[in-house]
Amino acid sequence: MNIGQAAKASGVSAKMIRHYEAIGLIPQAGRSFSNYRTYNERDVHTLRFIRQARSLGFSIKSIETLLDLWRDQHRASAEVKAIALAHIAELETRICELQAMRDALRYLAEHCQGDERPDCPILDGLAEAQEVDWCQGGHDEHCAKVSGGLGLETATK
Amino acid sequence: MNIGQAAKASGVSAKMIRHYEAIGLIPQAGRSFSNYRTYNERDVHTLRFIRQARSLGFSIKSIETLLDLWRDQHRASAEVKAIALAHIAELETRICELQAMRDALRYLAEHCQGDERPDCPILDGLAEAQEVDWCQGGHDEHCAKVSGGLGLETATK
DNA sequence: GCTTGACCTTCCTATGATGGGAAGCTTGAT
DNA sequence: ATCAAGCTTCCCATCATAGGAAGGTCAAGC
Repeated sequence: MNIGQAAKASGVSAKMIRHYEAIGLIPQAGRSFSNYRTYNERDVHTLRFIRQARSLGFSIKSIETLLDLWRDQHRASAEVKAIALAHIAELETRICELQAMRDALRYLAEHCQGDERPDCPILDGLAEAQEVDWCQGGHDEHCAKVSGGLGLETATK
Repeated sequence: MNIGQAAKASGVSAKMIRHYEAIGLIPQAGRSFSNYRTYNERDVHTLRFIRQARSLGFSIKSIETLLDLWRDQHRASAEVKAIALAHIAELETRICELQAMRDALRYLAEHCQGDERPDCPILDGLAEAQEVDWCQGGHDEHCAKVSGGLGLETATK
């Protein structure tokens, strides 16, 4: 199987397959006598694994570890679970950060008329953030600590 | 005021101030006779505006526009609001993507014993995604369409 | 005056994952 | 033989940020 077929079969672009090989995430592919990379079903299986992990937001670094564990018949599932839980925690953090941004911005937008006049609480908010009291508190269990670290000096009065 | 003081006063690193100047986001700073960049309170104000906007996740491109509007006494607030609303929508999209990842991963992790044995639904899920039925439906108003595009062929049976 | 340390300058490099494209070789079909 | 599609390598771009090297400048203390 050539790289194009492997790409189609795995859902990973040929470009990325070469890249994963270059950075050592996957072993160097075999070569045909005309120097084309060759792949088999196992390789495609690995590539699908990588694609799935990427689609769940795992970094290449984490995927390297997951691949090792995947190939190790004697791994402890606890190791895998720990990686997964750590990644879930990271996702939570990023979600909360984005939610805090969204909420702060929504708060500003709600107070903006959005007409032809120049008065604009959004611009004022960006300019004078220190004196505005944004989002009146976290909206989610996980997010309390995150929203404070936004660079918005929340004067939660 | 030198760049270091401007950095401290604005919360934008000296490195980034130079960068913003290089890409034309802010005008070229004046220079002292010894070729040091000099800043005044207005410049610091602008830098704070930029920092605030970045902390809300606006791209440099958007901030360029926002800065122009900020400086334009005759802008229509509708223009600003449109940019803000578009950005809120982007944030929503990214939030939903991350939530979909988290939920799929949480689903896998819940079924993993996490002990010393090698059986691992997480690895199995990554390897055999096509045949697993992940997260049994969206959990949020906005997210219905997003979770499908995750690369997880959800067999919502 | 001279040294020292903190600050400034420019220029180069890296990050992480991905895509675009050029120049040239191979393959397979007409 | 020719042509298109596919492969090869190599270089560059993204986006916002940070690190570092090599060298100039400034202020304080001796």
